[in-house]
Amino acid sequence: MWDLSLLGLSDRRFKEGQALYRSGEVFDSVYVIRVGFVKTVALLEDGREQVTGFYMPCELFGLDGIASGRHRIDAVVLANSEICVVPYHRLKSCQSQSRAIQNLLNRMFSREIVREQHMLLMLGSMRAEERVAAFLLDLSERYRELGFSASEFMLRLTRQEIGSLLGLKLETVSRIFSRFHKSGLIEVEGRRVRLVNREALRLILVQSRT
Amino acid sequence: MWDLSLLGLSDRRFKEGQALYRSGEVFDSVYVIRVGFVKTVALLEDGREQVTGFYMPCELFGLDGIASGRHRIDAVVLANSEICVVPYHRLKSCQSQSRAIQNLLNRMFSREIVREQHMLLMLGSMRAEERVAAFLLDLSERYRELGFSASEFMLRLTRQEIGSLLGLKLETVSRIFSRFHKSGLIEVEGRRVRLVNREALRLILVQSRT
DNA sequence: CGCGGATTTGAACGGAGTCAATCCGCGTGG
DNA sequence: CCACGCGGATTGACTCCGTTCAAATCCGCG
Repeated sequence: MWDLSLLGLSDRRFKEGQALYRSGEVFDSVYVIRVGFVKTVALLEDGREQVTGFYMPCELFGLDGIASGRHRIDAVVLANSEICVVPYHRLKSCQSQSRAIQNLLNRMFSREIVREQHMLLMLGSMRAEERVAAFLLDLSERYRELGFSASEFMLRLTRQEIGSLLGLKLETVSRIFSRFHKSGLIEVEGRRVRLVNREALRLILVQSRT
Repeated sequence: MWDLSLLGLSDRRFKEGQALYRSGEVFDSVYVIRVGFVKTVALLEDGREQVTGFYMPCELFGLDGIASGRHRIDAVVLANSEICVVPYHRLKSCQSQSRAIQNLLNRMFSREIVREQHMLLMLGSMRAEERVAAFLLDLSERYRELGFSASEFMLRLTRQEIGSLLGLKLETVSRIFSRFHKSGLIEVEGRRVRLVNREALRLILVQSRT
């Protein structure tokens, strides 16, 4: 697993709604979540915005800034969080001293690329219900990896934010949650979700259409 | 610019339609295009597919395999191409010997992440016309960087493939090309495109809607 | 020439968006 | 303690953009 404790860095606390960085700011550090949740948001010049990532504890983000030396998106914490801020120069020196760190970092980079590819596949090829099903199953899996329940968990995002992440409108997300509930696939109350019939959810993804 | 000539690797030739790697195959190497064009394609279990990337000379791809040791998508050459195949173990040893290479590789990783974020923004937030305009302007810019004309170039992709890349159907792409043509924004014949009014194309992206 | 794949174009459909009303939960202040 | 306000969520009715289906044309190539 991801552990930079050898860097001897301490975590910093952030409050809900606080921005870790904003698009256009000089890139300085990458981030690892210890406790809490973060979303990344890409902005269009006319004000439209798109949630491009949702990050959970132990996950690394902020890598977008390396290419140009400036961040290209915003990162906003979704709840009071503890986040390990890793200055990029520290990371680089570690990287050159330890092949293990080097390989680990390469895998982290690659994992982020794969994550985004999944998102592209979703946004480009899936229907609304499929996206929501994929989203729920992905969350479930990630909570499981963290040692939490895979069948009952909290959405840390509003319907609006979920919609943005999935390329849908909030009303659509809400409607699909209701539909899934009526079909006995999930139970929802507010942001608390319980996956009642995981197999059926997965079927929504697998079954080819016409 | 991207140059791994110090690795002393020679290029290999590939024929149109040939796959450099397929989803599920063991990851071994990354690739740099010398001459030619490559698309990457993500697959859904039911057969649907999504073009996730279109790569031009000097561009690096194949990084998705590092995370899990297996490729997660297909890479297919679009024309007879010369491609530099860089075994990952070679890359790693270079990386540990030279900080310059290490930093360069980090930036390449990051660039790929940023590229995918742009695609996410497109697929999640843009309307069909905006996506096509953004696609054309992106191509134009990349041809310019390669020293080719920024205003007249060849699409290496079919309407089908462009549609897949943009999350649209081929008919929609075709219609929008026609519409742009009628509005005097571009000239199209087959896969040859000329940007007649770049400013107007850019306006399509910038102008906020209602 | 003639075939097959790519492209264009039209007509009709439908899934997700838009607009609007209502509800709900929660914190805040009278 | 309760009224109020406010942002988030739900639901319905209607719209519209992009898809689907279909037909015609183009074009490269054996």
